[in-house]
Amino acid sequence: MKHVTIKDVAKRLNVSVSSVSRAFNNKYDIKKETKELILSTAKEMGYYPNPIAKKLSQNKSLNIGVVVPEFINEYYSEIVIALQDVLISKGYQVLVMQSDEKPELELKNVETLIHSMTDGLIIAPTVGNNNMSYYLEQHNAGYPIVFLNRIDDSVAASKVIFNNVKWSFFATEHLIRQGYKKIYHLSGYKNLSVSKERIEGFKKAMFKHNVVKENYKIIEAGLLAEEGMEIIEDLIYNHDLPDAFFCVNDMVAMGAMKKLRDNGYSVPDDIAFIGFTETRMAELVTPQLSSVKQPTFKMAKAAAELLLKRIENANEPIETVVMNGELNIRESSINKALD
Amino acid sequence: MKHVTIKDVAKRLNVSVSSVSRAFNNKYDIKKETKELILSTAKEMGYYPNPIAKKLSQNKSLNIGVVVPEFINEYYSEIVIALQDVLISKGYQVLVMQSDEKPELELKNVETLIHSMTDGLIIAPTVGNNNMSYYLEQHNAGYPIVFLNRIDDSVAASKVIFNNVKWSFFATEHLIRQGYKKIYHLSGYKNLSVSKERIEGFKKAMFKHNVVKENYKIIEAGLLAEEGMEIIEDLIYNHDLPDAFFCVNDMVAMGAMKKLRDNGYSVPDDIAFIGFTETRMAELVTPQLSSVKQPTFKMAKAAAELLLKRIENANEPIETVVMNGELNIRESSINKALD
DNA sequence: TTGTAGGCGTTATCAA
DNA sequence: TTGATAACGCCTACAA
Repeated sequence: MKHVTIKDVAKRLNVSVSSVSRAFNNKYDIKKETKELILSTAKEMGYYPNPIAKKLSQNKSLNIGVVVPEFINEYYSEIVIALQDVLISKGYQVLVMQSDEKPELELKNVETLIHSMTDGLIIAPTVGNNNMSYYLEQHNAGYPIVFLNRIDDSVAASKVIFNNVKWSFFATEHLIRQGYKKIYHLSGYKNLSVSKERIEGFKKAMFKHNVVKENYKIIEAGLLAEEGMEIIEDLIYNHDLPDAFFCVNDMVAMGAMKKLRDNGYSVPDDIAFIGFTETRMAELVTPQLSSVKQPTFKMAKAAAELLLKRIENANEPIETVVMNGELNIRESSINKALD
Repeated sequence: MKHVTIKDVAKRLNVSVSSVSRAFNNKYDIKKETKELILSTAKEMGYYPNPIAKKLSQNKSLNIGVVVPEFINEYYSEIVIALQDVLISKGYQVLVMQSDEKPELELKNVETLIHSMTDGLIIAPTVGNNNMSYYLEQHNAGYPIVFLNRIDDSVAASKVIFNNVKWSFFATEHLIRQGYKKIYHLSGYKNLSVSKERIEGFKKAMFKHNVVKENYKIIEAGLLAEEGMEIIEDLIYNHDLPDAFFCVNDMVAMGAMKKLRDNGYSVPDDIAFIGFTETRMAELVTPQLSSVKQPTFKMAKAAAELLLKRIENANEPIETVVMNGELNIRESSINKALD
């Protein structure tokens, strides 16, 4: 597996390495015939420019790093796919690393990618991490970073976020309008910004519609189906079930629904449900789960574009893009008594 | 964002670049105090060895490419996570690219990775691709490649595969033993090797238990929930429903179950189900879905190890690792009439 | 134990 | 339009 190099091609044709380089880089200062000759024999010899060397000599890598907290759930898989889509089309290669929701691993990933001469980074931070100051330090030193999700509004960097407050408000209000009187929110880990925001939206809806304190509750569940199941167990044990649940995500909702079904409750007749960050499974469970759909592709595209802007011009002003979603009402939150 | 280089550190301390290099590479031919001094001031100056340069000068990248057909489904996400786990611990960086089930994109990905001086590749091929000859050409030229799944037994390269025939035989036999008389197999795309193998296992069980032709059927569905749903629609329309379905994967099973439920059928009372390549959702749907669990982590680990062997020694004989799984029986395939 | 110098495969600058 | 040569940042003989 010997790499054919630019020198081999040059020697074979008795031209200089610069000519070969020029031929491959579409420079104008080369005769057409020479170029074609070079290109064809290079191909014949199996020569490909070595990107590593290119990176070194140009001091840029055409690599972009992407760090996500996980990609077991569809959400970040889709984000990564969409990012690749955009960035590949611009000639970049995408290095994906996942942090398994561990802040320390995330930090290591980010360091690895920065020191690998990636031209920039898109980071979707893990829960409760203290790495932000390091990231911002890099950012302020001129290293292009764009953040995605789970990030505080106050961070002075370009970021793409979903309008969690607004859409959890809508989701909750939908439940209220369906006539459900007692509504609980199964929230995510409370140190997570998206959790806080979804809680905020939930509360806003409660206030707007003057729901009294006895008729709503916020319970910290988490992000996994199992965590939804556990909460339901407790609630059943305590005879403390509401008319409807608004859940921080579809997994928690599906876990909770499962546990209720197993205990003889019917959704939505006994208890209604709405999830968040719609998954493909939402349409496959019975009853189908209402949810808030996030514009995954658009968000990724926006992040990619913000990053490319910063790569091209380090002085580009920072920008925050706030995305909106879509409320998909399905069986799980339709109150038949309403008609 | 100026990179601090080895030279800067050397100059600052009035030592040679080689000393700095040695200090960072844990060579023994350097005095302990010098080393410590170098390391500490390097840290203070914010120096990190530039991996690109390292790669170039050592002619190896410590990068390993991973090409998967998709990572929307949990299966490949888990594979990638497990691969990362193993490879990172050995000092490699993992570049993940996904082919979106498109053979042309897969080829492009593989080329990109090979020309990026990755030290080797783990490929989980897409459906129906003609790229195999190119891959084998590279492989035979000495470039380390290990294949994962969806690959013919005849391919002369190291590979890790799941024993689909055996476990689809077991899954099918389980249905027979539960007393189901008429059993249909919803298969994957037929040009896919895993589909063929699962069909083969299904047939074997039928033959062994002398099930007559009228009592079984193989229907090409695909790999998506929607495809499972479509088939069920047809079958309902044609009044051609069996006692039980063995499905090529959980998504098809869940789609099919959904459609049946929507049409008033009960699982497993009217029709039983067993899936394949167990997903987390198997336990969350009602009824819980029986399935065959693949040892994702072990498979990835095996693939990583085969690759590392080949990287260390190009003459390492090729090896095929065949993995076994686990039959997880749940509500969807339990015949209550049996007791 | 340390330093010097050449090389890894490119691109870029300057001359020719 | 071409060629020679110095970078890019590191590693590694080989010499000291």
